[in-house]
Amino acid sequence: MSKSDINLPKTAFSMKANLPTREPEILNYWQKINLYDELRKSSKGKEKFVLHDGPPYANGNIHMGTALNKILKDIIVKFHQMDGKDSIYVPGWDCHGLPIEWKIEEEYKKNKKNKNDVPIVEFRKECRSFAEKWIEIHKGQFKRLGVVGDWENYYSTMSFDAEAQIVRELGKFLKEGSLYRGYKPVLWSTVEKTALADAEVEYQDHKSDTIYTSFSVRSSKIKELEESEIIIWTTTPWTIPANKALAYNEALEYVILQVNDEGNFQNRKIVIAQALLESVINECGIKNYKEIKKFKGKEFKDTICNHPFLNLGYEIEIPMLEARFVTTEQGTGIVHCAPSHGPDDFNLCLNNGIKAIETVDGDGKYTNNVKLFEGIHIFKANQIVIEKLKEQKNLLSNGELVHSYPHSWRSKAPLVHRATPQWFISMESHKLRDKALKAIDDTTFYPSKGKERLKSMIETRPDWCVSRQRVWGVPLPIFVNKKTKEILVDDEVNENIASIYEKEGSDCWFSDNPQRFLGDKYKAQDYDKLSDIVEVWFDSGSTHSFVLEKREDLKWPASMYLEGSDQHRGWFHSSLLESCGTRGRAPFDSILSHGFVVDGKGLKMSKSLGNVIAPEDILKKYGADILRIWVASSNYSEDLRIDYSILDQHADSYRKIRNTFRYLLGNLNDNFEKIDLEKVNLNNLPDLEQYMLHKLYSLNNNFKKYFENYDFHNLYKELLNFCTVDLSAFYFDIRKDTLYCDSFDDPKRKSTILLLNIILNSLLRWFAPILSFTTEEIYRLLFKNQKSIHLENFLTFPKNFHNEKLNQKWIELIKIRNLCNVSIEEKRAAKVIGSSLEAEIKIHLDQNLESITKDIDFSELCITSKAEVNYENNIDANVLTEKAKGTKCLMCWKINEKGCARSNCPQNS
RNA sequence: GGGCCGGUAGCUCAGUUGGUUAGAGCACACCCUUGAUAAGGGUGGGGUCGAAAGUUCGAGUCUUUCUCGGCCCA
Repeated sequence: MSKSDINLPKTAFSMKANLPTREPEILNYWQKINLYDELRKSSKGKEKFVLHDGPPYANGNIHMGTALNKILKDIIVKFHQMDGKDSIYVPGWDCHGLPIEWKIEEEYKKNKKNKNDVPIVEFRKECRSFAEKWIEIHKGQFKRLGVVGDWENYYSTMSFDAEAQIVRELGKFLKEGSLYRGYKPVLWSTVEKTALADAEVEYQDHKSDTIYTSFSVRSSKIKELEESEIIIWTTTPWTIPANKALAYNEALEYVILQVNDEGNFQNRKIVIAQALLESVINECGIKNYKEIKKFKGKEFKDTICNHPFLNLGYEIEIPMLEARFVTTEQGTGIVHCAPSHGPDDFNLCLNNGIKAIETVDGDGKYTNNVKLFEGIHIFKANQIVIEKLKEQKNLLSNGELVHSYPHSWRSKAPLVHRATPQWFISMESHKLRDKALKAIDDTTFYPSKGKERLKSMIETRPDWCVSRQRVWGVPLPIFVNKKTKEILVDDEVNENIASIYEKEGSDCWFSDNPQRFLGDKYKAQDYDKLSDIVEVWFDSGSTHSFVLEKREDLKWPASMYLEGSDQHRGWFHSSLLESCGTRGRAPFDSILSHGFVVDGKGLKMSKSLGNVIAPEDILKKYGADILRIWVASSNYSEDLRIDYSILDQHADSYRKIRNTFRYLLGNLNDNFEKIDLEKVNLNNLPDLEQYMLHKLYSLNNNFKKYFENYDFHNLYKELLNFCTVDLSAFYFDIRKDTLYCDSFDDPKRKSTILLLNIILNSLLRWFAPILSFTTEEIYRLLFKNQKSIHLENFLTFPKNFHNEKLNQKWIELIKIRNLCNVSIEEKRAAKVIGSSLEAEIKIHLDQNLESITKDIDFSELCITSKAEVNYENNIDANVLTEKAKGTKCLMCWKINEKGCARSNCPQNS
């Protein structure tokens, strides 16, 4: 009797996965067989599922967030493909914009080159090749994750056809009239000399000069006010020269105080909000004062003040205006307004007929609209303003304050609000807001909370500023009549520009004669050609038009957009607006948003915390399939935690799954037989096999349910539990005896082999979208003549596999089995037995369990040498374990007094 | 500073409309096995459900406050 006499598992599938080296080989294989093309061929004509890729910015190595995003996309695309659809994924890149410009400028600085000496077209070429370089790098990194897509024919926002289509899209807004020129304060960087998008702004602590300054009252309905001075507090003294109004809140209480302290303000009367009295007298060091009068804010109406620089030529009237934004959180309860330097100021003044003018130029220097300060840089003006206020005896107090303040994300320089001519798409003029809100209602969100999030943003957002004063982007295709200042709106011109771009890209806008774009209809000398470019969110918001609509293989709208939850304000948002404005509906049927990758403690990853994990490190240490398990097993609707201990745990799960496959392959000796599930004759199968088929059927139902809701972490958990609980610790363990010891033609063994084939085939497909590499490794081992697991579809299980009555029966049997295990364990702990085969069990059951247990061999179920069942009335089930009597069969290791009961046992022959 | 979302065993996650003693897998401990062996089986310990207060006969679940974290906005 030797090991060769029994059928031990044998397979070429090693437990040593070696994913970091094996996966690249599989990638080469996919390349060799042209997997993407094969997928398209195999699913030609089927219903399409199009997950439209949100383009990452072509700059810098990918991080965990990007890896998560791409893997999640790939998992979903693969699920739909195996679900019988033509599931197409075309990756894309966002290429224009400031970060790349900045990189090129940095290189210039390094090489002591002046950007202004370089022609725009040449500069843009460098930007383009920079983006191209990163696209190639990204491509390799994304492929390595196992992401299957049309990598050869990716899209980019800088391709000529994209640039042309962006012009056409803008043309639609221009024609409609919702694209207009406005004059608004925007957040402006004097360093980069550009307006910044919301996404480009960072809030950081900043030390500001603060002043309390006085505006003497020129005229008022309140007599006492006429002899008083309004006190305001500001953290931007440099905006005082641009001040045009004061704002108060009509609901607040105000007081007039007479200051008695010695100094500039002795015997002067000042006005502040009652609620801020204490903080103002503290901060301004006022010791002796007298309250003259209290009054409601609404009595300020029609009060006119003087500018603190009245005697320096600032003779303008400063009206007091009512504004709700005035609060008693800080300051004096009266706010100074410079319409060119704050959105609130701008709106309040606009509503009261005070226009913003250009007070500061792009470099941050005062223009000639500002007396005394022309040519001075605003960041150097605070001290001058303070000096002048002191000189005019209008400075009550000054100091410094550290507070959260907007900065450029790139240069880290503080930003200012500056009124500039900008181009906007109106949210109201053509009901864009209403259309977008309707479109949100028509969209399915995963998770559902995304709907409210996007909705509340659309409800409150201001008009969309689409212009930028930079060079690396699509030029705004706009001509303005020099005389009438009217915008040229002509489809022919727009299409002319677009078709030129289609052939040669948009660089020519900056170099060619404008007449080329205008055609014969208009004279170039009559028009100003804009030099602004389109903000990049409009680029990426238009991808649906130049990718989904233009490509034959895709469809519009997309089945799904899938991005991080920050994109509610980013790409989801801009795509929605662009599409609603031009096509009246969203470019997607559904949106899936995922949370952010955080460290094991839930903290965000940052260099300073030292908790950053790069995808590259994970691939080197574990392999992509482990990372893919991490994605599948995490709940993406919240933040996703990752650290090495979490990955270790998933690596353990992977080994469990891998071992499950290894056991299946081993017992099948790597010979897979495809089973026609419809033809399985259940009546010929033992009870246990029928039960396992039921388990497969119901698992598949859950699988479909989870997949429909993109609930992958529950789906994965269920698959993993199936491997550990139902297979390894149950079915496989029980059937070892048959597999190892029975002859090949034994019906029970044949039934087991049938099941192993079915289980293997099922697991392979269920896991394929997640474990893309490992399932392919197995597939290639089994099917030398077939190409890829990813070309397969999920199995359909016949309804007759479902057997709820049998299921209930086995739930009871497993309960009894658990009781037996506890009893066996007692004897093991007492050192009476070791292996369960050394035991014989006596099971006492209630009479009413007889019907379901009478045909069950509990020695087989509990892997003991002998089992006896007795029935009594009204008893709790209990089990007695004893050491089995007899001799151990050398083949099956069962202990029996009368020798082995197995007919094929060599001891019986 | 404001809005939104979240906090259940060491980890990943379940936990229906409030209703027995809060579950699973992994990890851990101990034992068995050495014929799944860079494996396998069994048993077991482990939770003030972020904190406090409230509503209720009863709260992981509802309310409020606080706290920690994340995203967005200022």
